[in-house]
Amino acid sequence: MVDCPLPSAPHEETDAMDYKATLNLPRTDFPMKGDLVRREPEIRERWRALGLQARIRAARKGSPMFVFHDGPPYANGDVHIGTTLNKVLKDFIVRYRTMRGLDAPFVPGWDCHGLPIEHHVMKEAGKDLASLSPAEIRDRCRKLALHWVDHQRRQYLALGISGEWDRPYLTMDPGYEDGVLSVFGELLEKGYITRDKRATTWCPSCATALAEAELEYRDRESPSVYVRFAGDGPALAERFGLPPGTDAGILVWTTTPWTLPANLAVALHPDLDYVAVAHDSGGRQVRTVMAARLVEAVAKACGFAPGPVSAPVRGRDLAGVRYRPVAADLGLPADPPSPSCWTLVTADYVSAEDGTGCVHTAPGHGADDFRTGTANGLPAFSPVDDRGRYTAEAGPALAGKRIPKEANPAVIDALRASGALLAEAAVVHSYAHCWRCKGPILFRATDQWFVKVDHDDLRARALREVEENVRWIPAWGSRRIGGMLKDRPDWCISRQRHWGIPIPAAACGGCGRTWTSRGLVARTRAVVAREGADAWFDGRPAAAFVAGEPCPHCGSGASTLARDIFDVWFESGTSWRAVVQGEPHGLRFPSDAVLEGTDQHRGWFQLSLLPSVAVEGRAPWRTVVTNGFIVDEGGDKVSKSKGGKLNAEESTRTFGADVVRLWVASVEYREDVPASHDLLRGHGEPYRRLRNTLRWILGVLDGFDPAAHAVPREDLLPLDRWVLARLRSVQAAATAAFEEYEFARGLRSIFEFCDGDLSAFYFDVSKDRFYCEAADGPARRSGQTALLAVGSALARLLAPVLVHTAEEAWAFLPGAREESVHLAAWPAEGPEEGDDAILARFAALREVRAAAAAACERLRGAKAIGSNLEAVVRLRPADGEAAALLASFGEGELASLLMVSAVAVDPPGPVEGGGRAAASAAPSPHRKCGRCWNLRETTGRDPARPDLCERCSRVVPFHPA
RNA sequence: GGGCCAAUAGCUCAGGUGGCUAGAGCACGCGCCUGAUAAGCGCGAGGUCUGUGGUUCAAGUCCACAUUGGCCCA
Repeated sequence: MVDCPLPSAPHEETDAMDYKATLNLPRTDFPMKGDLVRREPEIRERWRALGLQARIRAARKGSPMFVFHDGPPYANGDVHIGTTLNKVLKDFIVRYRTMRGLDAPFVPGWDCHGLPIEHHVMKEAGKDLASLSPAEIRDRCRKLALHWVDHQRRQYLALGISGEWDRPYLTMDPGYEDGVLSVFGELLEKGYITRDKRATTWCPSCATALAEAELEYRDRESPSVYVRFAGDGPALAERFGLPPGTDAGILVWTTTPWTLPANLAVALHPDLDYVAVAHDSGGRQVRTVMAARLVEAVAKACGFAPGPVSAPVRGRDLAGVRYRPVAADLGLPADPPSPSCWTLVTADYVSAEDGTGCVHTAPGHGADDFRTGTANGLPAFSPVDDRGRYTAEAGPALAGKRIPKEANPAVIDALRASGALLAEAAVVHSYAHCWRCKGPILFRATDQWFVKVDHDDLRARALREVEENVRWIPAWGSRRIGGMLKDRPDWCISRQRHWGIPIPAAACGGCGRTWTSRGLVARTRAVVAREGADAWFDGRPAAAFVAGEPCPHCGSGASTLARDIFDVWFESGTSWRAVVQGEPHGLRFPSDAVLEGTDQHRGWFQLSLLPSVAVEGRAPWRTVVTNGFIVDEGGDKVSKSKGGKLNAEESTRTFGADVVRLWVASVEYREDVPASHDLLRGHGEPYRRLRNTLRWILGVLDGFDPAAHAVPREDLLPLDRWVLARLRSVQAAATAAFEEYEFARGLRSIFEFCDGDLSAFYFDVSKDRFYCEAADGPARRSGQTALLAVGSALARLLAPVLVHTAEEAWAFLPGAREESVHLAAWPAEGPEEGDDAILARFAALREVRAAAAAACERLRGAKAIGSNLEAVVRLRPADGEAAALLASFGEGELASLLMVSAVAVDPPGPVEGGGRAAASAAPSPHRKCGRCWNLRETTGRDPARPDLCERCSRVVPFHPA
């Protein structure tokens, strides 16, 4: 390739700089660069100074309410990306409804009680723990909770979340605590509350019962054992048609050998076939019962050669047969815990998938076992103490041994010695662990307080609410929570900790039983409402609460305060009472909407629903929206070590809150949401896009005073009428989407309007008149009138998402308006009559424009032109309709709309490849106007201004340059 | 193992009730403009719509199964 000298420019531009001063170029102080990290705090400071939140509420006073109720996050740690997602989505809802004219208060809350904080305090106390009174522990917990509340509040504010941040609700506030107690009292009166000994999940390390929501399932290695129980008497052998003297036994398999001392039954499936297999055991020929289809697998696992196999017998036909427990082998007392124990029973959950088909059953150590025990009149025998050690009930050989570390080997060794152990092997299986200390939990029968889920048909009524009276978004939430409700057990609401709300109950000094009563609840409420729940723990005489009320069981007047506190789920599950119905916040029950992660179908949603239906007879909310979980870019679960880095503070400080919020608004939050540093950063680009769109509008509106310059609607140019019609359709789409909580859809229509309609078309085409026409000319004023409407609407449409940027732009719009965009009304105006025709006309035009641009592109590829302005375009409409369309604009207007030098329209003819019109382009023969840079036929027509086109020579003399 | 859900370009998302060569934005490549300029405009490349069956004249769209992933539970 040879360098050749460029031909001299065909059109002189020596005066170009002179003319630039005669143009009306965009001018604004709205900066191109967001500089969000610096500017956002300034904007929020302005809101604070303005008292914006109070102003908004005042402006909506008396309007219909929209009650969005915040589910309380735990007051611990940083605000993570998942919490960010959730809280920003809530803010979209609140801000949108507010702009729609509703009074939509947002009272943020925090879950302050509970194990994580108490755990932290106790760990920090270390050696001093023993010397701390409950009151002192609680005091430290309260301070820690407040610390986190402040910490998180700062982070939420930095995200631009609006709300009553000066008066949030804390579950440790006396008023809230009283609300919780009031629900308990009503449940008690209606008969839902019971105290019972049941198998509950228990953390031996934390020494407390755990809610199901407090369990985590992880893989764990356990010793699995095959244990043979000998038949008690000849009954077992007889059922299988074996001689009475036969040594017949039954084989179980378990991964929790430590529960064997508490064995009270062996469960069989009623419809499964069982056989007695002959085999050698320690040199003796014995018969052992197991599921027929598992014989081979069991024989292999236990290492015996199966001999003759008996005829099969149904599980149901074996029920009632007695066996000898391994209790004696383990040194347990000889007295059975119950006369009916140690028999074969049936249960539906027994499977023949693994094990032996015969299930070791310890009602004190398992949920299924407990149910089976109840059905067969067996007690919840559980010789294990709070700390996970065998009690004396487990016999002298085992008493004091720790579960499972010491207990399993001790049990296994004893069974091996007695010959009952047929095999042992380590297995890895999923097992429940404590969410807090991460240690394995155990099932243990303890006395606990329960909410009876089937009392007064509560379960069915709750299900009916779920299905009929609550809207679920997404809709499958109804199925999900319904399925969970159908088979949930009674709700254990008591915990053996310090940091929480006391269950108003007393321990009788006479009979030792724990009791409660209406009076006790009422007196407790009176004290707690005034002084807070600390009063229960500050060592004052029990009489302050019990007031001498006699024990309902034995009549003793000497009761002390019981020490159980409420499950934290019971606290947060009654927020509809403490907050929504509570006086100080002025809300309205039921709330209109809540929005939490999908895990709350089991958590907060379910545990709010149950007490609400029980006490109020209805669900506590009308609409439940759920967001999915944060996953990484590959769609995998975010590991705590990696994803933990992405927190609210860092992302707002790195990208700015509005970019983070834009990310939230663009994801499909109902499914799992991929998040990463790169994904957040990627939203900086569309942010700048929106920002520049606003900036150009503001720049072009420079000097525009709507009161003096606005053009009446009927005088607007067609293009300006089009952009307003488009705006109305975007408003309708965005409104419909926000109404349905589909923020991504709404934002997309707004974005595509800015990008595809404004920036790529309307702005581009309009530049000529905005820059070059007379400043006060009708074409420019028409456009400015339209642009002010567009800019004002855009700022408001973006306000729920880009809370800072919309505010910034709002301040630069000319004319009088509300002091803050957040005080303004949402632009909900939809299409008007005639809009369809206008939109269709311009849609057709833009098809022609695309064809013309493509023709120019070919010309540019051949280096014949640079800008499209240097081309003349020849159009051939495909048919009469297209010809009429083009004629309706006229060739001059078409040149402007297609942004080319000139347009010539041929008679209709065939168009290759379809389309409305065929386009061909050629270099323009016209001279370039030194001012507007168009290549027009009229350039130089005015002898006084030989370098200008006709329009510019007309405009310049009058321009105040 | 059970319940609920999801899967469309490298990434984020569109594709009401099945119907023309599956669309945007970002990122990427090329070009234009230099009067939105750490901007703007145009063009292009990129997808076996997770897979396998099935229903249908027609399936990204409906059904079944599988795979992968998520939440919840055992």
